[in-house]
Amino acid sequence: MYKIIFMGTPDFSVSALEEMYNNGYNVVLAVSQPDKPSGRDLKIKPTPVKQYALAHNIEILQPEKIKNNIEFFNKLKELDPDIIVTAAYGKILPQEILSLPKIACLNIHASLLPKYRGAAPIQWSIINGDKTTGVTIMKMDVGMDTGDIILQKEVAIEDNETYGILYEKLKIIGGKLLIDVLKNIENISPVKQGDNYTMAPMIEKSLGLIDFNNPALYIHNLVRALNPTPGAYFVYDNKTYKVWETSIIQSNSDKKVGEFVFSDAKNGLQIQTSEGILNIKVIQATNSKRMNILDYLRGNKI
RNA sequence: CGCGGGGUAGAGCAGUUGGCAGCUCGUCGGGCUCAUAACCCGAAGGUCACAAGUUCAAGUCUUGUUCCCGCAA
Repeated sequence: MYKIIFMGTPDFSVSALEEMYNNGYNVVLAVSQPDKPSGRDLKIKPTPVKQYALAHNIEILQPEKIKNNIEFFNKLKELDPDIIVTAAYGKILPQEILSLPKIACLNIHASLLPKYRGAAPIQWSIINGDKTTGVTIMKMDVGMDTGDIILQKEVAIEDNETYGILYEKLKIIGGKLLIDVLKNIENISPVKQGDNYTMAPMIEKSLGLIDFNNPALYIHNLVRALNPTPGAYFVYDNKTYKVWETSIIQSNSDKKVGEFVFSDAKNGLQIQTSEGILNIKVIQATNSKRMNILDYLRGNKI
């Protein structure tokens, strides 16, 4: 039975850990990011991986840094792992750790590598309007998602699918794919990635600022890529409005770009873009909850 | 104790200096119409988040509790 060390942080990672646990793999240690204050009262909350580990009696470590951390390294070495599995851990592993396991160091990545290397592959695939994406299990190396590919699975992106929905789908597929790989780990020969790579850098909050000089389709994709977090938004009359759901009207109006075609409780809120009209379906004003645009306009004006 | 906004009819909101609980939409009944999501008439629907306090009088002022939300991280 392999001795496996798992590294991950959000609930995307938990899915992989859970699959291994449920399939009887011997996870000897889980590693997660340190708990940080978060939420409204800046309370310290354990990471999802930590919560799962605690609930299933898996030892958990949360080193602040892992590079040049002798104590941490010795601990890993002492466990003498056969395999290290990482999934959305949030830290880059140094070579000394990568070369520690006897069999391999695996990573689950939510794209069809070499497309979308980096932190936010799911969001970028939606922003770019891709029809498909997928999950890759790769053998890690020191680069950012540059390791050799072991197994991939393609997944369709539905027209109005949000980041949140797609994330849940890929999370489950990632866990199952990992098990497929582990079953045959010693007979698999990884394949080098092609040169034709693209990057998926971290999503900055400011990326969500909607520019109506873009086509309605682009804005629609941006909105669903940033739903449920961090959200796309526009500023009107010095007030910020988050936009959670939109649709596209192919025709154009006689309004200028960025002007409202409609803003009333009968027609909703429609805004002229450089190409087509953007129909806002679900909106959220500051300090308000998210609501259907017709409901919102019944008691508020934009 | 990181900063801030909020809870009033099914939904969204207004409510002034403390003085009869309101608006738009929806719902129900009736009318008009070839017809309608349109228009006209009418009706139902409230523990004003919860608790205590101040007051002749609290949706409104004070304190506590609770739930929701924005920012920040």
